[in-house]
Amino acid sequence: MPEGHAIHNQARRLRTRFKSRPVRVDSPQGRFAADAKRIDGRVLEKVEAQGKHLFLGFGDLWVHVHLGLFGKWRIAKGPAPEPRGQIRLRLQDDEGYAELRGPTVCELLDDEAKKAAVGRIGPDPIRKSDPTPAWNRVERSKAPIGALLMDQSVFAGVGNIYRAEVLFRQNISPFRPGKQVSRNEFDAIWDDLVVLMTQGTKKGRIDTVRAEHLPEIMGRRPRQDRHGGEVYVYRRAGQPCHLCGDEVLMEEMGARKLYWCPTCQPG
DNA sequence: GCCATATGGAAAG
DNA sequence: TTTCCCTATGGCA
Repeated sequence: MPEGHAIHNQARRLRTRFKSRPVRVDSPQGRFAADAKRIDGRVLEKVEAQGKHLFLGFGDLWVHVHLGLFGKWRIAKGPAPEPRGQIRLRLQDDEGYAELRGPTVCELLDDEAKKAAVGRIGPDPIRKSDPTPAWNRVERSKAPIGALLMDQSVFAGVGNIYRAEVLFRQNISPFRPGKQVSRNEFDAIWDDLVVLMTQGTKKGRIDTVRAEHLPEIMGRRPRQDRHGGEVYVYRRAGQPCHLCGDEVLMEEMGARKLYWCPTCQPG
């Protein structure tokens, strides 16, 4: 269940394991079988991540993967085990294997369709893309910034955790319309996303708490959230804000749970 | 065993 | 705005 940092990690691991070598491709589950057959035995030439989207380049054909909420990669050394569960896509060579389960998207695209798909994705903080297109969208939008951050055509790779945390760190209410976000605030959000998500890619987990706040928080934290990182507000509804002590709130926004501190993020 | 939940997004209305 | 899809897991009985 990944945000963009995890996808970039998976891209790197797939690159390391398979790139520039012929790969056996199949679909034990069967749902990708016909497409798998078209690229079986080809050389994996490119592995690209843009936001949460992953593209595996086999010559003029690309496998486009989006994990969605449930998708998972298992990437390991050694011979692939007997398939267990629903494996949509499997890659293997003499040294290792990769299994893909439960993706929202697993499709085969030609060059043109791949370019079109990439074109629909916004700038990606992890790729240090030019944020201008994101600013152009935010500046003229009356949608709340909390929703814009989750829109992959505006900010690629940001998910529910980074959305909540970056707004808390910048003291911006998630309900503020995009057009009421100043250029300075937008820049602060973008720069913070670059730092947080780059760090998340390196560490393989999402930590957003500043160093100076950590000792106090570790001291009184009731128990670690199972997502594994240290955060300010994500999934902390009903608990006291780590900085001001007021209650962290939760509300559904666009069918996703939004967490924020009404005191630290007024408006 | 059953139910709720999950770091997502597209399609339908 | 609601519905639907994909899979696995943890908490509870």
